[in-house]
Amino acid sequence: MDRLPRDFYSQDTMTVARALLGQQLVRDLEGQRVSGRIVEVEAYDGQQDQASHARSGPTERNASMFGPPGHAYVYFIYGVHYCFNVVTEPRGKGAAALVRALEPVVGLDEMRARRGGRDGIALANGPAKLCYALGIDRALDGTDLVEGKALWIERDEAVPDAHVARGPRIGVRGDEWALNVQWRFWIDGNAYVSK
DNA sequence: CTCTCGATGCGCT
DNA sequence: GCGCATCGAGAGA
Repeated sequence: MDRLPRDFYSQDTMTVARALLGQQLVRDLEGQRVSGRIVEVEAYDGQQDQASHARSGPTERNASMFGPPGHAYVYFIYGVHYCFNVVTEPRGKGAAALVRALEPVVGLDEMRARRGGRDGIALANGPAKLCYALGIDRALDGTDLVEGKALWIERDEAVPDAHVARGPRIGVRGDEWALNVQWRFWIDGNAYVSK
């Protein structure tokens, strides 16, 4: 399958978030493919978005958010977990889409091993869970998803509008607008969406 | 089933 | 020092 090109990621963040549904996130682990279809995504729209890590401008932690589109932004949270985003829009915007859940496709044994023997929907139905399943950590922050060899996204089956649901983002803080805006997208009825 | 809480690094105020 | 774009274990119903 073909990788999503740079132009895909440079579109506005909501368009990218919506269009990522159904596409396949692929990790190369020492030559072994581990991948899953993206079933849930959230949009974080730059410095004006009070729920975004970009709200206070560029810092050491969020630097890759302000870099060119089509790269990974991986952050460490609660002293325990990693979460994976794709950087969107032109350099300097500070926008990204958080991948929140995957439907495992290839490398199920590897995912089970990395998830401590957990299986089925528990493998990757949350933003930190999918990072454990695919072996994503801060070493992959800033990785190029278009040209890189460790992590990329392939075009898979498109999801029709009729199967896309949307709602407020999960677990965020911020002003009323940030709390209420419907920037979480998921595949309606898909069992692998986070709880 | 639902609810609460501990883990625990580190950027930001 | 505070609080975080989370997860999973444990308690109670």
